Amino acid sequence: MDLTAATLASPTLAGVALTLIHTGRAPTRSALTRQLGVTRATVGAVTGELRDLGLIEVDAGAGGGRQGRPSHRLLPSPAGPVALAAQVHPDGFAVALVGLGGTVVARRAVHGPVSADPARTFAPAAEAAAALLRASGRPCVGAAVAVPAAVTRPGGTAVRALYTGWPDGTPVRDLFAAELERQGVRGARGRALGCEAVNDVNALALGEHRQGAGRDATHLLVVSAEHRGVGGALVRDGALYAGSGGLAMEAGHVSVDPDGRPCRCGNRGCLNVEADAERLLDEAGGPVAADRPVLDQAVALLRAGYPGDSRVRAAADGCAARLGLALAGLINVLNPDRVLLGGMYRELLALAPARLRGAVASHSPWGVGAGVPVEGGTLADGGLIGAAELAWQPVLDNPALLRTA
Amino acid sequence: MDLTAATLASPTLAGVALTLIHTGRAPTRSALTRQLGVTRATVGAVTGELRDLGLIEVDAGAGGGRQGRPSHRLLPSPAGPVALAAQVHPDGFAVALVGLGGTVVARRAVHGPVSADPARTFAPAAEAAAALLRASGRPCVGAAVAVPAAVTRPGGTAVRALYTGWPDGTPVRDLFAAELERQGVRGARGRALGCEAVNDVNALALGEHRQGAGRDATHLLVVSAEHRGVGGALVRDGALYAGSGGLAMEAGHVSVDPDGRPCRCGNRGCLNVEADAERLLDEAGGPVAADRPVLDQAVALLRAGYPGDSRVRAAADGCAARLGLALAGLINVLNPDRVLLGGMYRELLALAPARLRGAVASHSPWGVGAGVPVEGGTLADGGLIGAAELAWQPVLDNPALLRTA
DNA sequence: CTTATTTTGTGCAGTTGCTAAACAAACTAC
DNA sequence: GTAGTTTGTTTAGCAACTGCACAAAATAAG
Repeated sequence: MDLTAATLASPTLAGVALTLIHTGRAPTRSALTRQLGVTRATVGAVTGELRDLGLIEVDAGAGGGRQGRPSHRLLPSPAGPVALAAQVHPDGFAVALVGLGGTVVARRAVHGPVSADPARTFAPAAEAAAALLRASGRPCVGAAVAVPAAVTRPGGTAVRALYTGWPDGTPVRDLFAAELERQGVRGARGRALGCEAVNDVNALALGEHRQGAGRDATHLLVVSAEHRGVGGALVRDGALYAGSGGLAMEAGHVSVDPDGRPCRCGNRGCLNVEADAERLLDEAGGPVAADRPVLDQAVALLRAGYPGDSRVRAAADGCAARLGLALAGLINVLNPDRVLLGGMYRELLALAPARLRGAVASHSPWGVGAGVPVEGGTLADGGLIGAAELAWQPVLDNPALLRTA
Repeated sequence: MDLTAATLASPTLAGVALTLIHTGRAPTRSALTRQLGVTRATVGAVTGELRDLGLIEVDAGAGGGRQGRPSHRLLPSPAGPVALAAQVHPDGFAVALVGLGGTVVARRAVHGPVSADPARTFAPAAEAAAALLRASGRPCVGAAVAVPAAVTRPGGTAVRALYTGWPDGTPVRDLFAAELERQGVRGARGRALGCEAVNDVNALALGEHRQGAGRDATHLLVVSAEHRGVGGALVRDGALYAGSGGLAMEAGHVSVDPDGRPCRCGNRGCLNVEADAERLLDEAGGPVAADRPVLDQAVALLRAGYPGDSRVRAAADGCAARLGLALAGLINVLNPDRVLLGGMYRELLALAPARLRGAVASHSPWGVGAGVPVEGGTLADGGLIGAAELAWQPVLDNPALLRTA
């Protein structure tokens, strides 16, 4: 008796198949057969089930092989279910519906300050999301909200939310779920809707890994300077590295200067204060407008003044040097095979690639950092798509959840 | 059709059961039933198979429940197979046979310098191991060698072997396997023997996680000052975190001082040069004997002079402060739920616990480091036991490998 | 155009890894 | 001694595959 651990919480075969289709790695049935290592008969059963669940369409017409009978194409169903994704940041929020394959079906962004009262923060986002969902007429597999704070796992509470002012322990997941419930949003077949909360850079990393520039990476490191503050994330073997309590990868508090500026975390020289958008604006002497997002102003300043304006150049180069030091340390500890930068750092890399990559290499032991590709993220809505990935996850693990059961 | 991913390379149920028995988490059949979440009938089949494979004995006599029929005890078979573990370091080597449950069946340590010629390095260790195995008369599930170098995965080659002088790319796994082959060591039922190579601190971490003080941790961080140099490791969900190429967790090259001493890696202020045994001896002014392991001398100096001798105290306190800074950074990035220290650091923690823990807390963002237990390892032969865990791993994943097949 | 060759999809029998339920066994509590 | 509790085992049955045979749909060769 050679028992397998089917009873343990491992993804079903249908789930693995759906994930391959979802991430574009199995466009046809024959590709799926090769990737899964099962027989064609089994793949036939699996794809049939996924079709019956309304997730995919099996297009018997077109194929693409060189010889032999062409294989059926596997396409996301145009009327199939969507995930509900939201991203809240200090300067507004965005919501989107994301279908299988990471396609953004509908999207809405709203600018304006977010209520510091946690109870009111998520009401507008949930309202907008519910409106999109009603308009689309498609079923919903789940919801997730990305927030600019560390999010505990399990629990889904926000801690260290410096930029939104939420007190530690704010149950962001439950608050968002409650607002969706109030809006009457239900899951497929009228069931209760699963809901997740996630740190915004973690969401971005998951999105880039599944649908963006991190596809081929087994260990993807992402560091991003978001609206305010800096975050990091690691995707390993297709899933987020969360640490024991969900509080891992606080790249914003990697220290790059023991005698540096004080950070609100109690430390000195954190990346958050040494290489964020505010610091760049401060050093470059750019005018800080109160009514425009700090991130947008920093990006605009870089684009306009680099490398022509000497103050901008000095500020950006210093920023790149400090970011490179932090990246070198993270690469040494985590040994990723790809590094993606987001937010302001993506801009910094685009403008001064040699300087940033040089800083990584020069601060790496044995220069190992030079061997790791450092690139910019490619998704326009990485945070939303990543949040959607999290919402899709239960179905990607076990598509049979969508059955009547 | 609700397909499971049985064909994918996941541990079999028998493997999960064996691992639970092996790590002492399932001493009886009823405990196994609860932990696995399967029926008693299935557990009966599984334990029967493991007994037939000669791995365990099912003791129907004794039990321990409060009420009802007592459950059968599950014990490692006294004549069951063993793993062959070896550890090579700059001052000698050690070999051991380790049975199920992490019991060291036989052990031999030899002091004396290791040959710098990779081709000759492993011959004495393989010879000693083969002798132990012949004397025991037990079958062998596999072999593993722990080395003081980073080990690539896959490939099993050593890189950055500063302390043994092996050139980068030395195929330590294949060299050790070849020496074992030359000694006529075979696997169970005369099959070829599986062989692994692993970094010494990684081995220590795996050992402490499975059989030592890291049992209850989901995310175990280990940092150790070994014979020379400093290493780190992370065990997550029961397996080593290796990074994309096996080169992760180089804790020895975490920088604790951008303007510190130069390290041979090309960086400055690495833990390797700022808080290793040599640095401690140097600062404390202890006499350095050429014929005694540096690690032993440092430990002896600490035990004799702390806190009485002011030079020793100053050196140790400085070392603790720098180690604390490095640990705080690692804790921030990795969010472990337990930290274990090995080698000289274990001694440092035993002598100055408050100082070291205080340094961790004070350098942690929001003082999160204070919430993570920092303790010393408890295994006498952690590296050997951890290497043995790696050698056991294929059988722990799928015990049916031991069948005739 | 016909005929091989290659590749793919499907139906069916068979194997395997479980579960569920019924029963027997071995202990404690009263 | 009897009742209650927990455990091991037997049996039937189902679900998730595999392996094989055969048909279908394309390209390549004659």
